[in-house]
Amino acid sequence: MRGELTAKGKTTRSRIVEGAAAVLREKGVASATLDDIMARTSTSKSQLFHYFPSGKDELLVAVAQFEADRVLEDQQPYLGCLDSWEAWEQWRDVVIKRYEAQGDRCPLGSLFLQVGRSTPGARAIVIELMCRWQESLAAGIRAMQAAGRLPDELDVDMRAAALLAAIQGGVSILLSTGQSTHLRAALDQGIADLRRAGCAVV
Amino acid sequence: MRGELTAKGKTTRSRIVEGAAAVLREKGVASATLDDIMARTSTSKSQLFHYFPSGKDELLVAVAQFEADRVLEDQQPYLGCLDSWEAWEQWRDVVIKRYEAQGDRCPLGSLFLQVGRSTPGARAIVIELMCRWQESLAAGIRAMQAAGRLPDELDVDMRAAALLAAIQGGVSILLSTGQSTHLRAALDQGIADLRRAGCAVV
DNA sequence: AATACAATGGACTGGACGGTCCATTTTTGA
DNA sequence: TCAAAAATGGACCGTCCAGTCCATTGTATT
Repeated sequence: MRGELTAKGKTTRSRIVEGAAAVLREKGVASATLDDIMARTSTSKSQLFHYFPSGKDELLVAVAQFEADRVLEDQQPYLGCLDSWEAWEQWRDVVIKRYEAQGDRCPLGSLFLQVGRSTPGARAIVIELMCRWQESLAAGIRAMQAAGRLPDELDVDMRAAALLAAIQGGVSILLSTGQSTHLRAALDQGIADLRRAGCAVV
Repeated sequence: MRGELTAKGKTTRSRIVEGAAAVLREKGVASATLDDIMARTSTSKSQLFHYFPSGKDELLVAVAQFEADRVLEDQQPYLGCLDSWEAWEQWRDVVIKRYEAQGDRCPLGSLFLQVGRSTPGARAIVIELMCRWQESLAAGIRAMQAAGRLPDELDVDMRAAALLAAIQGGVSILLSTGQSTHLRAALDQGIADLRRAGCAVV
């Protein structure tokens, strides 16, 4: 199956994944049906099962991977060069903008509650996303250390982990309440605490 | 309907809610059926619709309220008396313990992705929970101010919001990856930053 | 005791939806 | 050019499951 995809086949497959992602964002995972996806992507049911032989769950996992890849891409190029406090602020703005635009739709979150424990590979997608995200933040902190703006004895990984958690929490509160105040607080306070760690004598 | 519940009726109703909560925790919202709940609570389908006339969603909302009430209860009495750094540490331990025990089951999170936007009252439950939680944290910070352990010029609400976001994020990462390291980092770093805010000259 | 109403039991239904199957068309590669 | 394999179309099926309906049992109140 996997190596034998024609060029035409590949485009159809990705059309399905992208269309499915759109449908899931609009209708939510729970209420999106294969028929919705067929309608959106102009495909037939046999095509769906041709490209995703083990059915809906396999398609959902593919969509999850697709969405996961977008999360970090959307934060570039800012996330990739956190080497000055101005860069950190710009990145902050992009994150807030992205998630405020997304509103109360969480493609990844809902996907994993649906597919989550049933499909083994699903969790791996989230774990990899979190690792890459945290590593980017850690790289930013190290860049600030290298620039002499942060002390070397900082526990970089722990700070990155805490910051990532704060962002995730801000997003999840945004998802469930519709308000971005917590995301803003998390980012502003997180960056402020990071800066403060530079001068504190503790 | 609502005032006309016999004593017997009330006990049956709460038996349904509690049993349904247990079923949802075990099987997940997506795959839990009314038949599962009937089996667990030794009730018939007519009883379910007798006590929750508008059907499954109404029952799910009731379960959500039930679970939401438990969230803060489980953190007591520690959350209620954050008046020393030792108290903060004890509260930290309880939160970690609770969520590590809960593992990757999130009764509330999944409930809202299921019922969320369809039911109007659902979101209100989460919002109220978040408000009460944040207010408890804010009260703790103010208590520390009153005790002279934190400066008065602290932005209490923002700190409480950021801390709440960090916790939520730690929990949601725990849910999706199965690891509690981020929750621990969020709490430890959050409390440490709070303490540091006491001596920083910024 | 009688009546009214709440509580319970359980059969039945209607539709939604994932998945299967086979026929047909298109592309590939020798 | 011509088979072999991939891509597509779409009818069909089986099951699951929320919700309905009516009959029966229990329980207050007068």
